[in-house]
Amino acid sequence: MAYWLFKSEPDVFSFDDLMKAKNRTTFWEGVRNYQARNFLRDQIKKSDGVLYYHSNAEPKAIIGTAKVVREGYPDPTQFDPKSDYYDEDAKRDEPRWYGVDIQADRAFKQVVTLEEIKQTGALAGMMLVKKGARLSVQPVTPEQWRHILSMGGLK
DNA sequence: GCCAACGTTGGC
DNA sequence: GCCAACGTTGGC
Repeated sequence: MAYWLFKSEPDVFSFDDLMKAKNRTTFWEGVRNYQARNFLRDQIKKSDGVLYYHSNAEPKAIIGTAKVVREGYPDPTQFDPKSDYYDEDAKRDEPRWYGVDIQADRAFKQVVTLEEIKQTGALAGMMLVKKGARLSVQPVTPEQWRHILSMGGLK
């Protein structure tokens, strides 16, 4: 059981959108970064916990949690010429990009903002607050997970 | 809207 | 294999 933080721009797909999705579940599509791809393909396992972070938003914050309900499989949008995520170099017998299915779990009672995270010494190690850490899928330690959930009003 | 930081591409 | 140029991310 491991923990992760997924970034999403709420204008594109918000936590609320996930809550409203069928079975509160969606395929996490469109990741086009190799390091993030490796996590999605190789390391993220069913029932792992996900912190759902809104980037490019006001407030920039972790909004709630989700859990992984299906492990990595090829992202179909890489093969779809109509998709924004189309990758003409991806081959069906050798997919380049992967995603997982996540299901919304719990909305925080109060959101945990980037500002608050920066001010919390115990969270200084989070990749999110490291300079230049743009990775949209990042690992979170169990200690960080517990701390964030507590700040969000969940035990 | 700006721009720093980072990742990728491609010429050499 | 180096690295300049370019594109993207995402906070501000």
